[in-house]
Amino acid sequence: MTSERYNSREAEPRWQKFWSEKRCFEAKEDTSRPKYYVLEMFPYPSGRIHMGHVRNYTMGDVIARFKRACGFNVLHPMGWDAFGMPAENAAIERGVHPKSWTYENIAAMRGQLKSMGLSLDWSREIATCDPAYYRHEQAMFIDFMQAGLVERKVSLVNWDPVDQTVLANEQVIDGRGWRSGAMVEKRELAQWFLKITDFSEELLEALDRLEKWPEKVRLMQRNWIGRSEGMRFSFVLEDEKGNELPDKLWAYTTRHDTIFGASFCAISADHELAKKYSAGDAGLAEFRREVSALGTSEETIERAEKKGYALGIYARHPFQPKLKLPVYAANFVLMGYGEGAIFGCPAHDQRDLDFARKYGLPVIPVVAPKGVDPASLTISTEAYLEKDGAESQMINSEFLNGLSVPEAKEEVARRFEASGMGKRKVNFRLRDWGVSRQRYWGCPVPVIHCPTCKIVPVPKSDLPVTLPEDVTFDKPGNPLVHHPTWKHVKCPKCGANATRETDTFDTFIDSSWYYARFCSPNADVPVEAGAARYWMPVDQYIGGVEHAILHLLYSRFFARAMGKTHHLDWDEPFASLFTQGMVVHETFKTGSGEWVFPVDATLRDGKWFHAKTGEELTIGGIEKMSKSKRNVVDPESIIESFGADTARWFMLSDSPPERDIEWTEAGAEGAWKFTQRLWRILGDASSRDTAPFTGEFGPAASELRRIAHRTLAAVTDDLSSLRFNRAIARIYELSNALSTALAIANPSADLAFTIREAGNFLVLMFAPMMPHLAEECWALMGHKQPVVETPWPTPISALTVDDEVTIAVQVNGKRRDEIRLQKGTAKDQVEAAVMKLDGVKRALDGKPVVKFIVVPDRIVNIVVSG
RNA sequence: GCGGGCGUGGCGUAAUGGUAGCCGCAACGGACUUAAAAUCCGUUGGAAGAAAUUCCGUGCCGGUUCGAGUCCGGCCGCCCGCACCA
Repeated sequence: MTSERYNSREAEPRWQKFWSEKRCFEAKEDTSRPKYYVLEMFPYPSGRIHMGHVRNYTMGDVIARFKRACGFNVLHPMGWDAFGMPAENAAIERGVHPKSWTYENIAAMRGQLKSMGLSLDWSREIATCDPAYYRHEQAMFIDFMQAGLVERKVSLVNWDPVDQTVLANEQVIDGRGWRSGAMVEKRELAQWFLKITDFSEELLEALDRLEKWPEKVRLMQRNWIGRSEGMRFSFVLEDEKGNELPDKLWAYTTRHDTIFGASFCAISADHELAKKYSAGDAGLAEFRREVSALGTSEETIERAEKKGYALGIYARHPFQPKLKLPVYAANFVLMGYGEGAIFGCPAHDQRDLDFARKYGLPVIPVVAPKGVDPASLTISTEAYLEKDGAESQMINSEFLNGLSVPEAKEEVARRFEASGMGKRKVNFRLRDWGVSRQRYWGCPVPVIHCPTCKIVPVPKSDLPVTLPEDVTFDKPGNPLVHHPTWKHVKCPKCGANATRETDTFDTFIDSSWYYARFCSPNADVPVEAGAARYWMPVDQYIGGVEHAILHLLYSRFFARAMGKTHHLDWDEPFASLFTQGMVVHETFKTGSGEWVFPVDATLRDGKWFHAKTGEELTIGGIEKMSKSKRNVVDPESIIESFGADTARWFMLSDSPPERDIEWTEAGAEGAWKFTQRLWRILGDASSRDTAPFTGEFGPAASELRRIAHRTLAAVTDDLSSLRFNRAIARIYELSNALSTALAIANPSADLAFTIREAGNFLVLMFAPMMPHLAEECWALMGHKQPVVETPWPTPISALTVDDEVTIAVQVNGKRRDEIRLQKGTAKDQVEAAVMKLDGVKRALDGKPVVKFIVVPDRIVNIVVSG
């Protein structure tokens, strides 16, 4: 019997030391055992861990510990996504060097992660900013170049004319640079691209085989890749007087069936024709400037009010040569998709309709539901978008009239191809991956620009190209450009004076192959083939849903690119994916609108007050924890006051893992109380007789045994399918049952045995979630071997099934009674038994039975008339 | 704007198309205590009824089905992503 409280502050570090000294979590290849690779998305070393990390890494740790107990050889590594902008911002704002800032953060966060008691193999730790890591990235990039997977082309960036720097989309706020406040301009820059579009079709098709990925992620990726079947065709252009112009206008459409509904053409403001005509048209030049101020983010472009500028040129309708469609430069046409030019069909596209109404262009309906009088179809402010093209027919469309949408598409395609004006084309929304960044804190692009040899890859023997450390951030722009010596080199080919590429890689490259590096973190090749063959793929990958598209798609691409260059023999890196929800918290605000940290808010008589000023606070929404809203709770302080196990338990209980979880004081306290309760219950259980019992179990013991074995079966199932919240509810149930049994005075031998058995199960079941408490309880119960080395128990199947079932009885779909019957009772016997029930008789009230539905061992539904 | 998701008691939630609300929090009542904390036991979706029991109830409207929280269509609200944040 234990009366003291469980002291997490003393016990947790002790067990962490124990695991570490015994090297419990260091993974070694062992072909005699099945492997299991569990990985959580590695963190950016921002300085301190946040609750989102706690949730993510706790889930991964539960899986790792569970699989380990189930006999798998588990790989569970950790590393740092260590390049990126925040380090440079710290350098600019606080004068710290990005490297020292990053490594200090890593040290701090490593300590915090260790205090969580995660079963990580720290011997495999990697940091992407380490030349030992990024040298392989550079080598692979050179191989990618040779394999034709790299391209250099011009693309548009957000340019801050004051800071003389490229801005990320998130640094553009209402069209202005976040630091300078200057109006942002779009600028063309030669950049490096990885040809992910070479794999569009394959990346799309392979999604069907990712059965253990959430359907929503696969759908999002499908839509992102955006395969469409359409036509690329050209318009003949003419001026106002009808003279044919030398240029042709190429357009892409998936709705060539609506060609007779065309009333204008629109080209992107960045289209070659728009550039050409703006030379002689000040209004157009001004319009292009205006559009350029919107920046490069698709969201702002698509949200902006539809605007256009008439170029004063016309496109001849391909089938009605006398019909002239005015050509506009428009802010809603994206240069990156199709040809950067469209024909507008206002009746059947909302954006086109908005545009047509604004500029007084004709709206001609050309598709109508079958059997509807075309004259009755009028378009006012909403375009008609038919749901099923086969159920619609063409109108006002000359030779297409009466055809369905698919038939019309076919006919137009045939005519275009016959005349040579156009061709069917499969198009993808997916664009090539621009990987150039004009920043310091990233992996240098291993390329040299030579005046005569042009682009020359750095010879592999000269790798890594390391970042110079003596850089300053006092000037705007990229420190690599300003560095006095770094970029000046001899051309490796001809020996002439040349310059290094000063761009660094997008940090998404770093995170596109780290999962493979963990297989052999110290190898002198990117990935050691034998190690990868054993460990790959990642069996369970866990991270935030915000990475559903970019990071996961880039990783899938990178694995293929590495395959093509013989670095990896595995196309799909993540066999199973789980996207966890966010951690949210209430927000507090003062009267003057300042956000208040939860630690500074105190509750009195149902109202919240500022702990220091006493001012009453208003409660805002429950939102994602963020520094700006100050609704953050520091995991370190929670671990200090309640212990890591409590924090871990809270993160897993209540909310399903894929959904957002709200951090509340009360919830944390509840989790803490439960750790203490388990400590008491198991202390009590440990004092019971240990003698094995072989006779007949009495009613109390039988009941507890059934619950214990059934809970074990359910928890095993729930943990296997990542339903942590359900597993926890079951564990509560078992602890309640155990607690009830412990209250029985002078228990008989059968009950004493059962209490110990249930207690053992209980400890082993919560061990993946609260590993320190589990070890402590396990030792208390007299076990010599630690929990980490104890296999997962197996329930006795005879105890997990019932031979009787409760069957609900419905009359006309409403529950009227229930009945206990032997499992597998025959249908006619069920019918007979059910008809005798009082509740059924009352509900039937003598009405004739129309139908008798029996779902074996589940439910009965009697359908009566009247 | 486009793409994706979510919506169930006072709250977090549970429910292979089959008895809606397991488990937890909070609240209330009780035990223990000089007292409080802690702990333990009990009650708790709404309405009617003394009770048995009945009716209503899963954001809103409609559909499929013997049967819908679950499937389908339309709306409303909230959240996430949109290619240089990580």
